[in-house]
Amino acid sequence: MDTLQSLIDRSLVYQMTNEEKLNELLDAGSLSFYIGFDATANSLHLGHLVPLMIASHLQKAGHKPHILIGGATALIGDPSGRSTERTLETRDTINNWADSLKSQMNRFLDFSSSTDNGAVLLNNADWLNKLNYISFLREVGRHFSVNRMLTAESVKQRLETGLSFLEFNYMLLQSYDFLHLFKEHNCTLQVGGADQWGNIVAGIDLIRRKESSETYGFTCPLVTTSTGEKMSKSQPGGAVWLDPALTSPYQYYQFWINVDDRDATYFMKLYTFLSINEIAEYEKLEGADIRKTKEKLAFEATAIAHGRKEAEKAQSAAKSLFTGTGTQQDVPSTSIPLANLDEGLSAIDLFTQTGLCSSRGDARRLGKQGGLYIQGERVSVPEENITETLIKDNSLLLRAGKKRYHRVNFV
RNA sequence: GGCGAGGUUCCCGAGUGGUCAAAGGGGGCAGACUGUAAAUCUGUUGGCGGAUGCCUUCGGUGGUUCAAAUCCACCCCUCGCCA
Repeated sequence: MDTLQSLIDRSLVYQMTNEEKLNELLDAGSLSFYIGFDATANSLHLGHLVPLMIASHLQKAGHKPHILIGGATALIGDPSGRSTERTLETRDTINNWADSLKSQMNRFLDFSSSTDNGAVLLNNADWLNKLNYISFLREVGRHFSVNRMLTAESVKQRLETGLSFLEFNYMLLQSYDFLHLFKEHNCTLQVGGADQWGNIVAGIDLIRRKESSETYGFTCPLVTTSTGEKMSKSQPGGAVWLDPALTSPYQYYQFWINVDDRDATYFMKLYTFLSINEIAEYEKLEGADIRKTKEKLAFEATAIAHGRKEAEKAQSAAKSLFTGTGTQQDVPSTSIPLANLDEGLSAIDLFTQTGLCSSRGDARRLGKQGGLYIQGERVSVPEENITETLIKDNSLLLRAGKKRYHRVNFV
């Protein structure tokens, strides 16, 4: 067993309360735990992955996940780990977002109600929106010491740049969430990112005071790449989302295969379900062989987020482009009527229409720098119209820069 | 409420009437080198156009001027000190 140790082995644990007791509880039987996600966009992204993986691991160990979408707290904005106040969104927007997030989590968690530990999705708007200010202050507010709140790391940082009362309240609301989930769903464990530590501990305190019960918490590390970058949605090449409409499975696969050598096995632990023993084998690889690690990492991570079939397609596309084996069938493509060719279609047109370049100026610039390729040949005059003789099997393979490919199918 | 400082292109940050699409750094992108890696060097980094050119941008709205990121008025926001 040793559920907790296996999480620690995967570098998924940063801080925890009462390690001994927690360890015991996690091996003792099914417990209910919760993880909160603030709805701040209509898709999850890279930064949400670690908490989701933890939830998944815990569910596999028999525990019952309660996924809390912060429909109400998103209206406030958590000051932890950010330097500026969050923009306020309307309730409708946030409700829509919450729906989208739910569908994406299906890949990571089993939400079926047929099993005892099926995941449950909750929206804190359901109880927070009903709160009455005066009674909230009397019941919850009195248990919080401002003096103590001021010493919380997350608050201290914001004291430098400014913190509105709106945001300062966040800790109370999150604590109240925990209390609510403890009472209504018997949640005794809260998991969150390292920046949530203060909020988690505050919730534990509140439950101790109001319910005289012991609850637990642990945080996962804030993942950074070996170059010190945060694993957030913004990454080289653009934001990495879980929504296939925003980041295609192919792009998602490419993201993982392009990670730094030094991060490959580390990410395997965090973002795949491969066993520690298997990962240990990959850790032995050196030099160019590390590509094998990344290939496995990319495949597994894509399979988790988008399903095995999509992962296979992404892998096959990548192989055809970068190793010349297999077919190019699964390379991302766009269809363009053959008739458009007669009207004149330049490389600039093609690269902008396929989205490889963001604007005509961008395409022109890339062309000047020698970064435009059609059918493997560098385009020397980007403004020149494409001739039909270049087309093979009704398609053209475009490449922007070193590794961004797109196929054009003429129909 | 009073006083002071400030809001600049993805980020930080210079710019205080034309030479400003706006220094410098970071980041991004591209080229060379490689292993779809790292490091390094070089170039590039608002939109449209083949181009002299045109359009949009310096918190917001008006105004002064041949000409404004730069001057004036009012407003909004942030920070600091005081109350």
